[in-house]
Amino acid sequence: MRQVGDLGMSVGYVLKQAAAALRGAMDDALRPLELTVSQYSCLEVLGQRPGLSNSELARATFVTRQAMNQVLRGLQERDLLTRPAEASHGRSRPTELTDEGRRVLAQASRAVAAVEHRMLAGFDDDGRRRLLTDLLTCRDAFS
Amino acid sequence: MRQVGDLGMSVGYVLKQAAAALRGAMDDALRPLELTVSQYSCLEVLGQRPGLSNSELARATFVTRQAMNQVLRGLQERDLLTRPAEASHGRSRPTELTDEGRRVLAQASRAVAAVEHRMLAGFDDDGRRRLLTDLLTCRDAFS
DNA sequence: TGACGCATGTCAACATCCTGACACACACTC
DNA sequence: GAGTGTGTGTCAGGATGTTGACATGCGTCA
Repeated sequence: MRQVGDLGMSVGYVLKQAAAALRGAMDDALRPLELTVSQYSCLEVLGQRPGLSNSELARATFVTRQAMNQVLRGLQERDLLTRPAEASHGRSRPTELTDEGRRVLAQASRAVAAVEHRMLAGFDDDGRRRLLTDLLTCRDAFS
Repeated sequence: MRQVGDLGMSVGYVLKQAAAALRGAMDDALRPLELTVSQYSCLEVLGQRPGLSNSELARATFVTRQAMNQVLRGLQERDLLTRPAEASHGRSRPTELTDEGRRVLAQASRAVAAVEHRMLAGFDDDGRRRLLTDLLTCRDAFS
């Protein structure tokens, strides 16, 4: 393959389209909760791995630590998470969800699960597992 | 499934990661040509479907027509494409690649094809077809 | 003919994310 | 102890994308 052929047959192009469609649907699902996709991603990671610092959260969600810093401020402003005023060791300040944060996360997680469920409605269990491993293969091809 | 479970097992999460990794690799591949991914997408679509208007290009690449307008200006500034100064019918102005535009597109298309090839190195022909149809299924689940 | 809907191009304000830069805290080495 | 390297948090500027708004051109229909 010397050039990109028919765009409709390009895996990369369709991958981008699928991701864009998913992101749009997530935006719609999260709008009633006043959450952006970035904010939701932050909450979800934090729910599963409490105590992560700003930089660690940034790496987990594929953004820079500057961008994650902005997200954390917004969420802290709304009392969805807490950070100690000063670090106990080094400069990193471990972040924790508040009770309100866990409540909002539970709602958001349900909304996002519904979106994902809709996206995967055309697959059986084997198909979903296959798609997941295929996507992991694609992702890991670049590292 | 009531909530998003383990993020590492979430198809949506991994889809986002794969798309982000692809975009990063495309950025790297296109940087020597002084092209952004948005600009490349515009050129590629235009190469396959000459004469598309600003709004049509925007829809094809999943951005707003305002954003595409900016992209077109940049590309027109570099004489990679041409637009008639005024519309012959309605307000839409059909866009065409210049010879230089076709030349740059050919280079960019080769670079992007190499990236896609790297992403799909772990798949055989059947696997690629399967992944493509799976991604189309995901994309079309939202329309 | 005139009113209305609809698509298009464009301007402005705003949000988000990035790159570049700097200061601080710790670990390691000489 | 001083120098160096790495990781972290934060500020500033710029690039890119979005929503909101407006004017223009065309088609439809009463």
